[in-house]
Amino acid sequence: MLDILQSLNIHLTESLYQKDPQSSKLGKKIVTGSIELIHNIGFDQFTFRKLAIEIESTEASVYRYFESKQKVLLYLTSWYWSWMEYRLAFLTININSPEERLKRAIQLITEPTIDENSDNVDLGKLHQIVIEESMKAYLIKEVDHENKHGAYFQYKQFVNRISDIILEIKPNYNYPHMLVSTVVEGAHLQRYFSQHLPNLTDTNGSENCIHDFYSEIVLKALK
Amino acid sequence: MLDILQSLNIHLTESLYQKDPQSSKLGKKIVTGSIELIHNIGFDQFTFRKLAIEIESTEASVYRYFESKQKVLLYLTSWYWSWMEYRLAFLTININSPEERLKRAIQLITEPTIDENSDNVDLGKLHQIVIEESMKAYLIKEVDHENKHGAYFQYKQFVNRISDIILEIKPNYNYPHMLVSTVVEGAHLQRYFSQHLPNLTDTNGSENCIHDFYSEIVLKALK
Amino acid sequence: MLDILQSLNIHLTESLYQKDPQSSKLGKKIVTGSIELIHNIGFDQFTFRKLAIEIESTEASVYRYFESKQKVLLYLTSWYWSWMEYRLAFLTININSPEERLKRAIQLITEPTIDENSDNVDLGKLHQIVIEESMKAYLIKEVDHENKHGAYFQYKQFVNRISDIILEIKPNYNYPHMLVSTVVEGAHLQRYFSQHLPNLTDTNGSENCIHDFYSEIVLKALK
Amino acid sequence: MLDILQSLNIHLTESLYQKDPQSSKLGKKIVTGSIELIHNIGFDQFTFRKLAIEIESTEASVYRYFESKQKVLLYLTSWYWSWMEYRLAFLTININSPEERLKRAIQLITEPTIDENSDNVDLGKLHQIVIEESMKAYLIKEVDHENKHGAYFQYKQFVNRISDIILEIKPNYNYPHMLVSTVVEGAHLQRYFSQHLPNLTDTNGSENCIHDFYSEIVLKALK
DNA sequence: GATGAATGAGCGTTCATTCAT
DNA sequence: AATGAATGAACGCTCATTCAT
Repeated sequence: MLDILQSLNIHLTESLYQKDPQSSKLGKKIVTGSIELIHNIGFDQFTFRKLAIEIESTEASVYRYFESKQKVLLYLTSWYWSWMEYRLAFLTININSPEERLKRAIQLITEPTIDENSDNVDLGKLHQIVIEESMKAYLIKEVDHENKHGAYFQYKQFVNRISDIILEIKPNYNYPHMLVSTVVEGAHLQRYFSQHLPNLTDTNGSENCIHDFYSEIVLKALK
Repeated sequence: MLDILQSLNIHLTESLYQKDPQSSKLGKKIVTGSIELIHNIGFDQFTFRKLAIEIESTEASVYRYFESKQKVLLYLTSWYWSWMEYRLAFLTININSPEERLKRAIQLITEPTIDENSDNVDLGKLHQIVIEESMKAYLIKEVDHENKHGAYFQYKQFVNRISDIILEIKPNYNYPHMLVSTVVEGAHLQRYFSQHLPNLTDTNGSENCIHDFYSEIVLKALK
Repeated sequence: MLDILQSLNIHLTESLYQKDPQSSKLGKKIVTGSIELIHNIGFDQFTFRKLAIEIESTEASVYRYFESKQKVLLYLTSWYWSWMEYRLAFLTININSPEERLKRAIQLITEPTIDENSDNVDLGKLHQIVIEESMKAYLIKEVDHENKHGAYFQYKQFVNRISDIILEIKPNYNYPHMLVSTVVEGAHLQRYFSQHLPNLTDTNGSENCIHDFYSEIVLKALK
Repeated sequence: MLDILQSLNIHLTESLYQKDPQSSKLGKKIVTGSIELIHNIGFDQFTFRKLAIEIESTEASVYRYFESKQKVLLYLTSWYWSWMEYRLAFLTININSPEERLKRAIQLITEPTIDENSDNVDLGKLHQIVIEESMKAYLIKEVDHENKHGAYFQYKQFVNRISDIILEIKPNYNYPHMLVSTVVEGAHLQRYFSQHLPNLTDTNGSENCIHDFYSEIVLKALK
């Protein structure tokens, strides 16, 4: 599985980087170091200087790979959604029932923690970054420009895949994308709230109910 | 209505500011100038230097009122939720039916644009800021510290008020806060997606369906 | 004794202050607060803002009394030397032998710690300030200007008084002032070195030998 | 001689700088520019901004070499003492008589002006800086921290060298370090007093007597 | 006389970025 | 291709100081 995942990276839009970070040892260190550092200090405090120190290289070298820290975040989130799409494909292959496929998709979206590593990428930390920081990848003034260059392609495709399952179940449903993006972003936020602003949730520390809550929402929406 | 709104500001936690911006002409200019500037250039580009130029004052003067730009954002969002809570109270007073009250609450949350002014505060722009930037007020490493000092009190209270209505309708419902916060944050995101990442929505430019979508979600959840 | 000391303050040159700090309650708080604060954080970190907070007043109020933090230091050191001069007079009055008077003077200069209070002024802390910071009162580019306005009068007078005793003992001695100022500044420095840079001293923590060392220097110089 | 001096710089503790100023042209300009500027406006008025303008570079570049202006002062004084130690070694080599060696050492310490240049460093100005500002390098709250990191090593070693000569002459003398540091600091102060506060000296403008005064002190102390 | 409000100026620092090697 | 050196620009912050009350 991991071997295939690595090949996924190749598909990330070239506009996300100056030089493919998968193409060299240093590039890979930039990616793993970024995940480590953003996870530790947050995207706001993250800078190329700190990254250069972390990976024992220089700022100039990082610039060879990424034009800005924004692009790094876009790269990481795109990588995440690429990998999620693969996992979805893997989980739904050869399953005929769209209901079952949707169920597995929701399971995937709302699963509490990821405990895998791929190509030295700590996926648990990447998941956490997506939860805490991924919105900052599109809540920016340059969103339209980035979008035009395909920066959010992977995310939109992931949402699309599940929307398609929904339309299989209920072809005349009007809001398949809204339903999926609501569940995806909601699941991230609820997990974050559960940890930091529990008054906005009803998890009582048990994050399993996030899955139950969104499962129910989706099922009732399609009834 | 506006007179009462102004008195609402007094209730914002003192931890949000160094000196109450409502207490002086300069303080008010800082607030209105911040709204104007954040709306124009985005919170990421917003700095006290630019704000000082905008309002024809100095950074040092701004620091008298706010410790950091983060606190300004917290102040603005708290002000927004305070004002939303008041509007909610106003809209639901003397309405017996909890269903009707909930309906109006959802209407309030999902209404497309706000076209009012209060005390020189351009509420349309503030609404836009809440949509585009408010998540950056809590998706920060200092979230727990800020929360401990009451920075998110107004937001949590607004969510609570509506959760209470939900519990009136369906007392044994397990996820009232999650439902409300999902709708609130979802409504913001869908509006943003509708404008910038339409593939993640099904609005086709018509933002009315955001209301329809979340109405249906809530109604079905409480059936 | 203390009553008389308070009257000494009156003699401090008016050029040291804008308004006599002894003339009001606030003025006295500024003096005692400055001693407290400089002792705690050092003269370099000392600012009128911090002082104003310490004494629960405002910067503008402090400016009524002192033109700058430099002047505060000059005031405190002048006050110190004024008080030392008084103590010297007190200790040598009615003593005929100039040798005995000199002995007592050296004792006074080299005594390890001062454990008295006068008019709420913590003299131990003031002594420490003189040791650690008083050189910064004259090692400045404005030294000549300050000197012209009498800022160092008290210090010079104290040195003079002892020089006079020396000349009584050995009228043809060529370097009475150099001897005294060497002992005074040396005693301060050695005390400081003893606490922070012991390799520059031979005190082994016991500061009594500072007295022995300088006593011997002086006695041999006058032989 | 100068060639050897340049190699001395290498021995300055790395904790004094971020990047060795001897290692590049810019680094050397920072050192010479600092001497020029501190000499002109004093250490208190000296800032990295003014230095950057002086040497036609930028603050950011200066920061590559020195963490703070304090460190620059520590660097300059350490350089000075390193160079003084070398001169001492040079002056006393092959001299058997410790009395003669001591005599030369005192000559070195109390000599009126230095009129040499080494590696574009104006040693006369550096000497003046040491006289006027070097105490500010250790009369700081961070003295213990700096000392722990070896900031005063060169000074202490210079004092030590001469203390050793003293002990050769009078092995049971109790205060060799105190005697040396008193003479060193005293010589600086008396020179300063002679120029700015003559009432504290007996030089009448002729600074030669500083040497005579301290010579006598030392000779009598060791009798 | 004392204070609260406001400001001009400048400092220390960091960042993003470029250039030469 | 990767790095080391250097820089322009701006940020966050604090200080000393003034003015109006």
